[in-house]
Amino acid sequence: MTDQLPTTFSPADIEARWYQHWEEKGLFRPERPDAEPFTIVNPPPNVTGSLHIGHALDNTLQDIVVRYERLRGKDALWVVGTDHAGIATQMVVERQMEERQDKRTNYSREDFVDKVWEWKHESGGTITRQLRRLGCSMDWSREQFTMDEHFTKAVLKTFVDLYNDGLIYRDKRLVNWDPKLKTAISDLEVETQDLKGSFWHFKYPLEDGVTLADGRDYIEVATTRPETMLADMAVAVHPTDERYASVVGKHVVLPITGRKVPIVADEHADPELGSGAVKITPGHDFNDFEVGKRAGIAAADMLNMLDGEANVCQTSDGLVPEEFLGLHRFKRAKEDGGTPGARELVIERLKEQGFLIPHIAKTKKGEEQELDAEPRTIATPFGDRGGVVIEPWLTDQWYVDAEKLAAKPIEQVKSGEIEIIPQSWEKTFFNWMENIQPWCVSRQLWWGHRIPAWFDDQGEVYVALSEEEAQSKAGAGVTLTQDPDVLDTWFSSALWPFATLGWPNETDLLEKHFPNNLLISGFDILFFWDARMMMMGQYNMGQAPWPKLYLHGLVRAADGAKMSKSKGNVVDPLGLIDEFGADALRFFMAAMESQGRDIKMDNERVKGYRNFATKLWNATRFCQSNGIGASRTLAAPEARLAANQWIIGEVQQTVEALDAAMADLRFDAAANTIYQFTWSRFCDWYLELIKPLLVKDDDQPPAPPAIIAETREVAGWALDQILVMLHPFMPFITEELWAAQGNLNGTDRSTYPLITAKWPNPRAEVSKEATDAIDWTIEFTTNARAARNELGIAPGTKLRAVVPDPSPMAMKVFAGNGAAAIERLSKVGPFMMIGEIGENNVPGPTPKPAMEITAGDDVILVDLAGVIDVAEEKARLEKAMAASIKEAKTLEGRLGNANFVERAKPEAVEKAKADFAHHSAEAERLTAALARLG
RNA sequence: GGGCGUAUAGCUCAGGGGUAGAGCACUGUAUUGACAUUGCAGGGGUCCCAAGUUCAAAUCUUGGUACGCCCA
Repeated sequence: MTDQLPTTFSPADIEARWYQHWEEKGLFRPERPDAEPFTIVNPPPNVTGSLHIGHALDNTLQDIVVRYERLRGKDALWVVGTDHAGIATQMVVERQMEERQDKRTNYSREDFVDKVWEWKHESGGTITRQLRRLGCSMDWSREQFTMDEHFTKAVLKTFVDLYNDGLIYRDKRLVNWDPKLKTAISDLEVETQDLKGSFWHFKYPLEDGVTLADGRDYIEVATTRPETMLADMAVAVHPTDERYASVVGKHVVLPITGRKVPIVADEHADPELGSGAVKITPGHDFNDFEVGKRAGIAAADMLNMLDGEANVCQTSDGLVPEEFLGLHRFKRAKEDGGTPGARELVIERLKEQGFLIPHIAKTKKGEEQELDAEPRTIATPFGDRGGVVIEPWLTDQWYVDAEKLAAKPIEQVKSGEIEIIPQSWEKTFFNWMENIQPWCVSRQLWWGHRIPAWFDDQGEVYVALSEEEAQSKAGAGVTLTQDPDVLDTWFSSALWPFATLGWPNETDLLEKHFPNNLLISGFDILFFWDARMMMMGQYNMGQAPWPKLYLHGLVRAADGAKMSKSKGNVVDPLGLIDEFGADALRFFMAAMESQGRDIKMDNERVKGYRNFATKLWNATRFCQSNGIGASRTLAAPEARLAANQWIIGEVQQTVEALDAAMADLRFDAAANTIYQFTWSRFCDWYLELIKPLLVKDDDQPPAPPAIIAETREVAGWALDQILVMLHPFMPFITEELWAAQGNLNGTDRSTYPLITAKWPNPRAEVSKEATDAIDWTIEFTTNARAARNELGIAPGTKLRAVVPDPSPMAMKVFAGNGAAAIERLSKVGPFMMIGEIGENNVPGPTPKPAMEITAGDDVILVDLAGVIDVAEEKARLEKAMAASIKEAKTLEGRLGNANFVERAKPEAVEKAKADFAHHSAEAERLTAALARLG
């Protein structure tokens, strides 16, 4: 801790020091056994991850809330930990192996998993270090990991319970298969992209001499995936389609494979699309799977023509010609050294055999042109991790009956038991939850929670918490093999709000901190995580995991584009912290976070908040050099001086506004409130108002010692209130200044650090007279400065003034210590108060030429003799007069409207009348002033 | 195809039935005195368009346009 503040604020010099101090002293979670709990859980970042700008936003918002609640005295707990992130982590370790010409399959499963653990211990701490740099006040003493022993216990119990309740089941159906990662993934992990593709038309010859009504001996089908015809099992037409009515129930013989397949009637076939007939590949298309089932084909009998890497393999009926086996599903020859993919070869063979119907297109010149296929935009599914096209693939997987689990959360959001902020997300939430599909939770990976299911030789499954238990279910002597698959990462993170607190054990922590109070997350994980926590919270705990869900947007690049590594427009939050300080970055995030909108990155704005920190630093230095140190009371000190009373009142209003903003989770409003107060009120006015009392000025008599003492006390108190209120947003600089203020006047703050200080509670009575006096002073000063600027009067020129008919307010301002402040701020003075001066002490004549400055009800005449050309002052007055006349006319028109006077709210009419009176009087006054100038 | 969001100053954004605000940028000006990472002052807006409701619409309603996102 420094004795004297350095002249410039350097964030890097204080951040690490304070963070370490807080963490070492256990200040992120001081013991408060009797305090009201406040709990949030951090969305566990991937253990492989590093801090990106979205984390910075998400965690800043959470830290603001947690620090705020901690300052308000609550037993604030911010649960932190990391997610094992099955696919991502396994990919990272495999990639490193590849760099060493090594691969996963060179190891046994156990050895590979050991290697991942090793990697986790060595490199898994990056993101947690980075969260510390951001200043996040999480409870690191209880850092969690989704594969910790106790967490794993929670995962297994949940699986087994869901299974026993019939909410998890094994099913053979099409899944989204990632041929690169060779695992199933859930619907949510599939991202659809529009790609340019083609639409091919084929002839499928009719069997047994059957023809269509128009005599054709074939059915035309169209497809965007010609290669799948190798596993076609039917052709579907719409039941009401007259063109095909005669052939429903008949067969076609497929080209290439020679497979004989039925023509079925099914509503899936769209008569408007293409020929109205569609080829059906139940094993490789989600719609066709349903058509196939309706046509009576059991899942187990559906033909599969692709292996796990999506290369062609033999179908169970053995009809795929040799030359296709092993081919890539759709890679093109020129991309692969001359080997055609299955798609290309299918087209080639169909064309050779006359089964391809060319597409007739017109060239730009209007000439007809024959193409193999019709160009088309195709919505293509990609795996979000592997980045390759997803293949619908027929496998056995574990599914969670999400529809049943979703029922209660839907109700809870509808009833308001769970509030989603901003509310506009509710519709999206309902739309997804009400149409939710079974959740595929098994993954063909090695890293993750192994599924607690064992199979015997007959394929019978035993789900149990342990192998022993499974064995006892199966009976002694039965050989059991555990399911090799692991669970979807999101299955375990869905348990985060309670498994991190000890569940399934009944711990005190769980008792006290579940349900949590709030969840803050990006909207991008609303379905992945938030919704699933609701389901699992309800299932395991019988209630919602939190009553409030706050969803924030994305941080976008400066041009509004989504940040992505591939675009190279990613902004590194650590770089911003290095450049501007963590406090500035945090304040930026808060100030930009308005509900329901994404944040565009703006380095200039971050810089602006760095400047704000510097401003506060320098204001504190000013206080220190004038003997203003730490306050010793939470309540506002007794104050007599108007400026002191005024700032106390301003603090009070600021706390109220801040509390209101925080209650509504309006981070932008909260940040702006404290920003404006600190800079525009405290620095720009209050410190300037009290300067004459503190700084020696030969022209002014020194202020009474009692007033000086009071001022020091109030100023120190007000600064402390700023530090407390600003602390959630800018924890580092505020803690540094808090300590420095304590050091200055020997207030021991080592046992009362800012992070666990008390939230302001001024409870002060402020006289309206005092605040009015300061408002008067500010108004006069502002008007005088504007007039001086407009007339081009040199800033240093001091101007004598006369107040011909001072109001009681003016009398009060000048009778107190206001005169010195006004003279200093406006460079106007000394003032002659004519009303105050007796007959025998008449000052000189009213100054001429004079400029008229108003404040409240007063008109002050400022002597311009020898200072300025009269014409310029006339121009100024004329401009002001024109403005007043315009305003008055508008108001006069409104007041002349009978409808307005009769129907408008009385307050509106009153206000219009008052404004009209004011502006007409002003216009009159200015007319008179112009006349006086001649 | 369905849903959602956004449109306000040059830029990034608040606000909101009674003629508009912030930060940055811009212009003028000030430098021994907390701070030039500063002070003071100033210019700058048909609040996307149209219709409706209303005494009054930038604000509410409806329709449109543009951009963005999500789902199918």
